[in-house]
Amino acid sequence: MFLQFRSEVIEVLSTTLKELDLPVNDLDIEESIHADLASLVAFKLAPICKKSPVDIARMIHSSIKLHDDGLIEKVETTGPYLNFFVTRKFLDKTLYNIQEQGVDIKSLENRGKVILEHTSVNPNGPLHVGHIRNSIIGDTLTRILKRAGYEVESQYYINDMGRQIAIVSWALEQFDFDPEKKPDHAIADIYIKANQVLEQEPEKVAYIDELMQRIEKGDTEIAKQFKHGVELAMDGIKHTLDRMNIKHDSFAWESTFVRNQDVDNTIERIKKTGRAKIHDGALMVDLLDYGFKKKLVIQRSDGTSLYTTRDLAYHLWKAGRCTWMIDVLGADHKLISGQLKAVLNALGEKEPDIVIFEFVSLPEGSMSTRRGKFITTDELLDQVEAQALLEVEKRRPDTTSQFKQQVAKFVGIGAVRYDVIKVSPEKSTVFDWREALDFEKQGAPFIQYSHARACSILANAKGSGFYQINTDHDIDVSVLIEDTEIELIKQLSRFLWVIETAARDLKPHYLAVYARELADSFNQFYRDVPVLSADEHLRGSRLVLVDCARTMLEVALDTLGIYPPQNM
RNA sequence: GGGCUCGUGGCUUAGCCAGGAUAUAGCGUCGGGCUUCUAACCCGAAUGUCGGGGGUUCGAAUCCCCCCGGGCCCGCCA
Repeated sequence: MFLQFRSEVIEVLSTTLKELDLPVNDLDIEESIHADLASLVAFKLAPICKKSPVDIARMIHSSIKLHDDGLIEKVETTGPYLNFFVTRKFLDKTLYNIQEQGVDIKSLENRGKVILEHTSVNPNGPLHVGHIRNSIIGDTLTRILKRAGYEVESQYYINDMGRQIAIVSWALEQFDFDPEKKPDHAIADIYIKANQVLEQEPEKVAYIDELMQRIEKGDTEIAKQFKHGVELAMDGIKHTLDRMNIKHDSFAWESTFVRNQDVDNTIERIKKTGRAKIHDGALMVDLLDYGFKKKLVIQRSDGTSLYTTRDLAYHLWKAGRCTWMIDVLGADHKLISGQLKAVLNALGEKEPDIVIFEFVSLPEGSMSTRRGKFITTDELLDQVEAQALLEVEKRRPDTTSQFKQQVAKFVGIGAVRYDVIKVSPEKSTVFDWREALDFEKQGAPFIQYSHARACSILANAKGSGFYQINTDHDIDVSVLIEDTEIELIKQLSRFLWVIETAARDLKPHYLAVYARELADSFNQFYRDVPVLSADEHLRGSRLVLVDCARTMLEVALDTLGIYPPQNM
């Protein structure tokens, strides 16, 4: 409902400015603690009108005409600020809409098809705690964009033919693969060993080069070997993602683009732009006019393609299948993804939006699969779930062990997802066990708990026959006038606005902040206002509010990929 | 050496792109609240040269320049 209120403010203000013969290009509307929406337009108009912002605000204020049955109750000026306030109708309609739409709440429909690529970790080992930032940002964005009305296909681009995979394939020949272990962990074991050997005996690198040439030429025997290793790792990776409630809609195999000639065709297309020239035997693209001082290599001197070339072919393929491409990539891809975009632009093709996240490192330094320096996501989830189990035992000692384990699982995974998504991706972080296992801070469990509390009230109400969920739509909610009630309703109204801005800016952490604020508002309401013991006319309306808050908490948690429990 | 990015109370962090009303919140610390719908909760207090210095502006955490510190990257790895 906040979106509609905002539109009305924009409409009313623009009309007024036009009548006053003032420019309307920047209304400078923002959320404020002093109002439901504020406009700072008077500051912007001051140099144009040659008047003080305070006078301009007063002038606008006296000319504004509000709609009779609208969403704006009143406009006030405080110095240069124009403060807008919502009507009772706004509050009532907010609750009504949530009751009507329930958990299917969405901004719009049919906004186009998005292919969102995320995770795409090399299948040479398990997901480590650096990778989950990619997976969680990607999955949360997928969920946000769906809420915003896009059709979203989440995609994992599987590197099944690079140097790393050649090493995995060789390692499978040379060393014992432990079938008792989770396959991605077992692959990492031999991959690390292989890298140690290659470092000590560099003459063996020639064999890796040979493997890469043979796979590029379409050697089916080698392809089978590569695929075997990749599938082992991918099975493990998928299992870990599944634990975190992350599922990709599709998987694109890198080698496809070599086999079906897309890579060759891409190289030919680039050559036609006149940008590609041979230097030192390799084919390089000149992107100086795009601000890249160094040339981009797209074909090795031995004729084989590179990651970048195959990635270009992949993006050209994706471009034909969607209206919006989004890639979630680590900060190490910043330069290369800029070059990728430049080449696509030079070819006159659609470019992806790239969401870059900074690295997660360990206290002793950066993580590396090759060197075996990493903490796996599986280990993190195991530890967090174990810690969560201790917390449940402390807080709910009288429950069954099955209940405790179930709660520990969704609390643990929720905590991990929330901790990762709440911080802006551009912040580099150092992984800290103490921090990861801390359940005191206000994170996912806090929000889940609010949801469980709301469920509990509704369950009690149902048990006493006070309230039938989804049937009591004719209750008068205009009697909800307590501060914490109004605050909560306003918070509920903001959800789609948050979804819109998070989708527009590709900033999933906006939603994390919102979910916490929503839970906060609910908890304050819970403390201040009795529901079940209230007078009958109030009890019904408050139950509607609790039901709406519960719905919105569920929707917010679901959009964050976190389980909304009825009980914990 | 060059490029990108981050630096906000003891710790973690929002706001920065689109400059404006007392700089956001959490953890920790201190004090208070369960005969009341789940206390994984709520209320209150203390804690800030917004890395440093210049500049632009009526106004800078936010824009520009320089410096310091961390991270990432810099043609045939991905």
